[in-house]
Amino acid sequence: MAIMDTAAQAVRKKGYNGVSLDQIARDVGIKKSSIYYHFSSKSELVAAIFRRFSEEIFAFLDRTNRTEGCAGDRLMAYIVETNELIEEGDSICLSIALNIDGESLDAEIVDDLARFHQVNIEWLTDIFELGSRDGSIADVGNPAAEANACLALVDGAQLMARAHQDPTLYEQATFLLRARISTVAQRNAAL
Amino acid sequence: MAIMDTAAQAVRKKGYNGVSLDQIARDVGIKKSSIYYHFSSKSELVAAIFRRFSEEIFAFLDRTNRTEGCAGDRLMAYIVETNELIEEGDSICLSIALNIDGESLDAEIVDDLARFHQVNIEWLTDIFELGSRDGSIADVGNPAAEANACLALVDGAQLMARAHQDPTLYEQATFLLRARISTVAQRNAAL
DNA sequence: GTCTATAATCCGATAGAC
DNA sequence: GTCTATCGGATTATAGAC
Repeated sequence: MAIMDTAAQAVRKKGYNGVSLDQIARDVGIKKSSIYYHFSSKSELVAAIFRRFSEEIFAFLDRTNRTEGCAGDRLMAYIVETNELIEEGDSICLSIALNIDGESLDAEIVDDLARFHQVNIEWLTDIFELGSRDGSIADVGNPAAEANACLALVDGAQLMARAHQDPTLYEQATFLLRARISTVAQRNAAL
Repeated sequence: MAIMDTAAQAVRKKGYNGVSLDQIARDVGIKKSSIYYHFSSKSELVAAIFRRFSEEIFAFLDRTNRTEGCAGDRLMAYIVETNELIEEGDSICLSIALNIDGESLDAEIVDDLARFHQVNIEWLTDIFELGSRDGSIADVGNPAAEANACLALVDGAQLMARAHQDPTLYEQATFLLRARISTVAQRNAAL
């Protein structure tokens, strides 16, 4: 849907309080009042785009667990997916953008944000637990601590990329984490 | 100065666009128009508080280089200092808050933000370089990559703490990094 | 589903008295 | 240095025609 797509991109670039319904409408090519036919308020529009974003990521996590066999491949897929949320270095993950404007948001969105965070942490904890057992991630410490550090790292890496409008900073910031992963391709080459 | 203190706290909690001069004035106990006696515009007020913040951090970096002998102790001081920027889990480093609202800011502040980031990266690069030589930081990879990852980690750790209004998440996210540091106390104990 | 028109509010900023 | 009063603009949201 055009309104949600445009709104999502705008929020990621300028934050909740930095976007106006009028600007979104102009970008879509309709009038501001038309948005109210689809969404009852600005806050509900943003809640809707975050729910959609959440569901996409949750689906990605499930899909990755099915298609990628070892923990290293799953974690690498996660890092790549997160990287693709950056566009030209000036965009950023929805959950980060909304995190900053948290005090302006409805309680519903705040709850969704917390749940999104929690699901990611649990998924990553499982990944590091598995990675410790199957040996596809090197030097695994406490899995829960690894999960917290990993999510902090990829979120922070997006801030780095944005601070200098340079997407390669994401790759630099995650380089050492990726270096701990032995992918299937590498393991096959070692045989 | 009361205006700057109040404004800084508000921006860190709600972002640039989430803050109004009227609310700041009310928190200080004066009228909105009185702010204009001290600052010519909202953007100049925010520029001033970020300059002050920058100078405080730069002074901290210099001071730490003088008072802390080894790289591990310096890095630990940096992690602790960053942690103290969080209050009850709902505040956040000024540079992160302003990063999100970047598109609404004057060019002057954007430049200051980039410079702040650059100085931190260079300081951290030196720390990891030294840590690799003096042995006070374990498993140091490429110093520049370590610096990027470290800054991303501490910034991301602040987002983690904020997402759940829980300051201990900062400590969890930085646990593995701190575990790589051997402090003077630990080294003395090992003698 | 989209439009015009408008209400109601908030915000940044200025003028001028004290 | 702080105040009252106000302007001008932007923003969320609603009413009602097509």
